Amino acid sequence: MESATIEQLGRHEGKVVSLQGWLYGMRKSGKVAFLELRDGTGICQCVVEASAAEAFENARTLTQESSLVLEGLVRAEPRAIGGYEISATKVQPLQVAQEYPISRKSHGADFLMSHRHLWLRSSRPAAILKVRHTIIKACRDFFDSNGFTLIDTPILVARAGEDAQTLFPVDYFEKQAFLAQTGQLYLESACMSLGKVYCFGPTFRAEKSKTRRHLTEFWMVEPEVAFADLDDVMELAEGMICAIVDAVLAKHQKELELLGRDIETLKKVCKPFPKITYSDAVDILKSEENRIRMENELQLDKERLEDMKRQQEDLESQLANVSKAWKQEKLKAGIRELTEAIAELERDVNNRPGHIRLAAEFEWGADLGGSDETIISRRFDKPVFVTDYPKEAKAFYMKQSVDDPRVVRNMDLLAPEGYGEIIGGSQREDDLEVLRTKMQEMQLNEEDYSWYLDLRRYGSVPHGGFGLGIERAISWICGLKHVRETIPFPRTMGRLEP
RNA sequence: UCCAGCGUAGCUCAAUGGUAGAGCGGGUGACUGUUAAUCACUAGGUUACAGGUUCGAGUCCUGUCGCUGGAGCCA
Repeated sequence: MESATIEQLGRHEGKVVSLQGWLYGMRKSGKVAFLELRDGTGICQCVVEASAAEAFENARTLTQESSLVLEGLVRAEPRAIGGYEISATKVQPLQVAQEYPISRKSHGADFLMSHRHLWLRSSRPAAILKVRHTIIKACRDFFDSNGFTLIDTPILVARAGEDAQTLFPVDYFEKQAFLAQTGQLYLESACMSLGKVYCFGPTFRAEKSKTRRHLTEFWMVEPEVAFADLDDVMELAEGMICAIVDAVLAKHQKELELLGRDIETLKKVCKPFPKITYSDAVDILKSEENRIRMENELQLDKERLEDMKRQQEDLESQLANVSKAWKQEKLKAGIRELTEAIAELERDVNNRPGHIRLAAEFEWGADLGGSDETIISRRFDKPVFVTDYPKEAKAFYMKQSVDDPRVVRNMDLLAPEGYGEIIGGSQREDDLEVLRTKMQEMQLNEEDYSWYLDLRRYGSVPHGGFGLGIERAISWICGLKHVRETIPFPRTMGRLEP
């Protein structure tokens, strides 16, 4: 007998196969039971008729998420999901599950996160994790096929790479160590050996922020290239993002559909991405044209809000016409959902005048805030590069611009649809004296970075790179509201388990 | 860290300061084509915790804890 997977069921049409998996759901009547079997590749309906006495008796004992092996004939059946079903002749339980906590109804975020180890079995998380895998693989394939060497950078480090306030301290024998925030300084060193390198690993930031964009443990891919300027770095970033989006579109239409992702906006992601400087961005923010545009958008959203409220009233009036209790409950749940969406839009609409004012009053020199990024990114339908930020707003290792000493040669890539920054990168300062001066200005201890400064003493070359936050990229590509869904076991300020 | 909201059955939610309830899930039974099947019956509660106000508190007040959303900061 052949064993089959649900994904490949069509190949076995007309044959008797064995399948192993978990019971996703079951409907049974006196003489027939419909088992929905889940095997990690898909879900398929298996019919057990009372004429197959032993199989039928076994099926009746099964509970949600029980593990089992079954055998039966594969046949085409338009009424079944996937187009095929199995007429089971043998049903063998492996373990009959205890009462499973996650029902096929709605649950709250906290409950689901507390049951993340089980929640992973549901179709939505499973779809996201498949897309995550493809995105990670696309990153690796992109670099591997472009002459990059993978360099694993340390996770235990002695010092901050970015901001000292967001380090996780670790007891390292008698010393204090920290969990790495970036592999960049090490990559700079490796790229002086191998030319083009990248690292891919977890990074840790002890930021006390509870938002839909933050994790304390997240994964980052960071390339670093010797003999590269900022334009080269941006071209690389552009190529990588396109490769990722193409890979997901090619492999995961089904998953994106399940997640309710609007695929059309993803299809627009292609080279070249628009590029503006920080100063351009400031001009946009302060322009009269932007103010008018934003007020028009605000007006449209206000109208949308009214529409949603009318829709809500509609639903409420429908309640009276629904007799089935559970259908009423379902309708009520829909109303609650709408109420939540209305509240969210209302908050947004209320915040907007503040954002418009912030933008109009923006002063050159400050870092772009979240609302500013949203304003900029909403003017484009694909990711946009913002370059050349004021040096005070950025890290010490970024190269000072020759044309304008007030700015550094850095770039942020802002994802469209309000997802904000997904990439941060720069050309690095390759001049020893300029770098030392900069470190003094920022009150960094030179001795702590002596090995890093060595790179500027022994054959320094122009070089640069960037970091892509994997979870933010997944969140954008899948159209998710919260990054916590993009990683199997999220670590946030308030969650260390499971 | 700050601001706001919430905490009631396994889950999602109801309940003018006045007898704690529904749907789903669980259990038992009926039913041969179901798609969150349907129908009947049934079990299930220290209303987060600690105080207080009141004849009476799930509801009001104070504190603690937890969660959610937002702000700041960031990938």
